[in-house]
This record gives sequence, C-alpha cells and structure tokens, in this order.
Amino acid sequence: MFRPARPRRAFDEIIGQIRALIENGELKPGDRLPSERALAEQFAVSRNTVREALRMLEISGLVVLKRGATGGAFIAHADTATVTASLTDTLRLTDVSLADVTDAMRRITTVVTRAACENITDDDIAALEANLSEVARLTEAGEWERKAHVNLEFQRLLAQATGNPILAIITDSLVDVLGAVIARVGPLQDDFTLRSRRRLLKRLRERDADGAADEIERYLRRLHGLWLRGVGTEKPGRARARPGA
Amino acid sequence: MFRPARPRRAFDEIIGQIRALIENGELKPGDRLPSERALAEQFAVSRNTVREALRMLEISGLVVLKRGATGGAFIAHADTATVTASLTDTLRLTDVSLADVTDAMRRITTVVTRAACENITDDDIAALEANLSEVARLTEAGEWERKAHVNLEFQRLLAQATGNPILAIITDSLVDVLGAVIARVGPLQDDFTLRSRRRLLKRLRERDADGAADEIERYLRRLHGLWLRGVGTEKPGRARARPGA
DNA sequence: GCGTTAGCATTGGCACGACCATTGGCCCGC
DNA sequence: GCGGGCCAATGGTCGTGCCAATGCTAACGC
Repeated sequence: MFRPARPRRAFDEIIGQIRALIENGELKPGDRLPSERALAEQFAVSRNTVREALRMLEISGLVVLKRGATGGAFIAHADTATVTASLTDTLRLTDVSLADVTDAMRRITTVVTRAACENITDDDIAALEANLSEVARLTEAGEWERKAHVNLEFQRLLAQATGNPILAIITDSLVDVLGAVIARVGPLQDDFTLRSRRRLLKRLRERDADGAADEIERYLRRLHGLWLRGVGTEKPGRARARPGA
Repeated sequence: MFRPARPRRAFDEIIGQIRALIENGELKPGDRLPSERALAEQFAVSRNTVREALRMLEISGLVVLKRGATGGAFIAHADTATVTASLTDTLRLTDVSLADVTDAMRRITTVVTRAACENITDDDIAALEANLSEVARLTEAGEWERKAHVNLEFQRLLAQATGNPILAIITDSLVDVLGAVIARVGPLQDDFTLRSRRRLLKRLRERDADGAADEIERYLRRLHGLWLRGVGTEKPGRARARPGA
C-alpha cells in the first residue's frame, strides 16, 4: 500500500542521479564533476556518502579520480577493461573448466573471423601483418613469453576488424581470461602458429570467409588441445600444481 | 629504480586481499566476511576505508551486503547481472549502434545453437518445448509484452543447453541488452516466431547442427530486420522518439 | 502451551570534523 | 626568463558518534 519513504540507500540515489546525467548526455567523457565537498553539499549528504558513491562509479568505469589541485572526478572514456574484469570475476565465481574457456574461444573466434572477413579494411590487414611480423621476430628470438602475449593480441585486432564493438569487447574478455591461463601454464614454444597465421592472412586478403574460419578453427583446436593435455581440466582461476611439475 | 613506497590506496589493498582469498578458494559463495568493525581492526584502517572497499566489491558483484543482527558481507553467488551492467555501461560510452547489437546477437546465437546441438540433453529440449508452449499461449492471448520477454528467455535456455557457462553468460548479457532495446521500441506482434521455433526444435531433436544454425539465423535476420527498419540506427542506450510514432 | 510482543544485541548506513598527501599553479627571487 | 619554493585545492584516511534495520530471545498475555 505504501511505498518506502527512502527507497534506496543514499549513495545509490547519488549514483543514480549521476548515471542519469551521463545517459542524458549532459555529462560527457572528460567532463569534471564538482569536488567531493561540493557534491556533499549539493546532495545534502556527508562527504563519506559521496565518496562511497564515487567508489562505485569508479569501479564501474564511469569516472576516474585524480588527486591534487586540478584533480577531481572525471567522466571516463569508454574502456572495455571493466567489462572484462566483471566477466572474469563472474567466471571465477562460476564452475568453469579450462575446456569451457577454450571451447568458447574457438567457437567465438570462428564467427569473429567470418565477420572480420566481411568487413575488413586494408588498414586492418596491415595491422594484422605488423602483428605477425612481431610474432615472427619474437619466435626467432625465443622470447616465448612476449610472443604468446603479442600472439593473443592478434585475436583482438581480428575482432576490431569486424567493426563491431560488441564482438571486440567479448573477444577482449576471452583474451584476458586466456592470458591468465597462459600466465599459469607457461607459453607454448611452437612455430606452427606462424604458419597458420600466414595462411589465415592469405584467406583474409582474398575475403574467403569460409577458408579463414576453417583455418583459425583448425589452429585453435590444435593449440587448445596442447593446453588441455598439458594441464588437464584445471580451473582457469585457481592456482594448482601442474601435473608432472 | 625505486618502487613507490605505498603502491596503492588503502582500500585497493583491501579489495586486493579479499579478491585473492576468493581466487584461492578460501572464500566461497555464501561465506560471510567479518563485520565492518572487525575488518577495520584486522586491516588496521578506519571503518570508512573498509566501507569504501566493500562498496567496490559490492558493485563488482563479488559480495552482497545485508543489514541487521545476522547481516554482514557475504560472498556472492555467480550472477551475470554485473557483467550485463558493465557491458551496458561500456556500450553507452561507446559508439554502438542497434545494428551492432543485433549483428553480434545473430552471429553469437548461430554458434551457440551449433554448440547446443552437440551437447543438448532431453531435459534441455523439454525446457525449450515448455518455453515454446508458453510463448504460444501468450501469443494467442495477445500479451505481446510478456511474450517478447519469454521469447528472449528461449535464447538463454538454448545457451544453457550448450553446457558451456561462458557461452551462457555471454548470451545472457546480450539478451539483457536486447531486452532493454525491446523495452524501448516495443514488442513485436508477430507469429512467425512460433513457426521458426518449431522448425528449430525439430532440428535440435535430430541433432542437425547445420539445419538448426541455419534456421535460427534466418529467423534472427528477419526479426532484426524488422527492428532496424522500425527504429533506424538508434543507439540502444538512449531514449529517442520513434520515427512515425 | 503457544503465539505475540517487547527488548536487546549486532550490524550496516550516515554524519561531522579533522588532518595528511598529492598536485599543479602562482609568485618571488635570482 | 626561469627555476624553485610556497600555497590553495582536492582526494585519501581517520575517529567518533548516532541512527536504522534485522533477527534472536525472553517475557508476556491469552
């Protein structure tokens, strides 16, 4: 019959108002919010409450805090880090096996590749080729750690080439999770990555979606197969002794 | 040459320690953290600092706060709401068109369907059939609002049928985003959904992955085509007058 | 005996005030 | 002109105190 007089906590109300301003476009990336003390006065709450609200906005990736005389809370620019972070957190709280991660990665990457083939530009291809050269250099130099990292970057670039930011964000998240996996199981010291990538780039240049998707699927099957044999069904988020180590 | 003496803020240190406990598995969903006062004492910080850390963990979806005598901070169970929220936030700050959302949804759903076909159980099929019956009932009753909602649920069930939680989470997030879109543009008053779903279920029962993927892709192309014609290139996060409304 | 209620302890929510550390601009002196 | 130190603004942290919500428990009334 009656609605609660104070429906939500004070800082929830505050972040609601600030979010609304962002959604309405009244606050745009780069804009600066009033100081904590000024906000406390305007909202008629204590500074602690304002700070708690800012903490939530900060970790949501909506604002960034800077200290000092010209500091304050600034509306953040778009960043996929918060999405990947929350996705990683959620996966950590879920019962996810390494096989689940690689399976999802392989399936998603396949459609991403197909989408990229439809929309890829010459600049995108150039970026992929530059990445490939870097991987080749690191492979030759035996810098496996960095090579694995740069190699993962390839998939981000591929996702960006789709021109669809959502596919890019999803790929980013999966790449982050896989990066954590690699950090645990150690980088693979291989050279079949290079050969597969060269074939893939050829398909991309020809705009051969089926061929490109097939190529990257074969590659990921082989790569992930090696991982799975190496670490069994280890959970990606947990530290565990490697069998045989 | 020198590392910073105090690398991060106090509450960053706190959330780091708590996150580490969760990652190590020492804290599991449902566990209760000490009270704010106790935490403040253990971390040797003030209660305000602890509260700010808890705010960040709360909005990260890692803990839930409850008031009262038996209240406190509890490790949360896995929930895709935070992923969805951050994804929505990021999309709001990014330049994302409705076409991007539907495009990603169509492509992801296609592989999800294929994956589901490989792993689906009879129970999963039964759940999908139950959902379909509900949609049929609501369509007949003309309850378009709820029909659209239950219909979206179909895709969640489909993703769950893959047995891969990552695919399920990604699908959940996309469904949520699309739900927000539907809420703005209004539900579609159609009946071709039912026919397509019946054909899809037939393919699923036969474990015909190619047929199922093809069926749902055709359906989504048609559905999303109607949406796009109806609302142009409207941003999914913004409220805007519908052309012709 | 049993349901109801009042009290109580615990815990999060919030306020006020104070001080510190950082930061960048301003002004002074060379 | 410019280099360095002063200074004001701002976020970071602390401490204390009180309020509100919550659930347990014991007293109470039927």
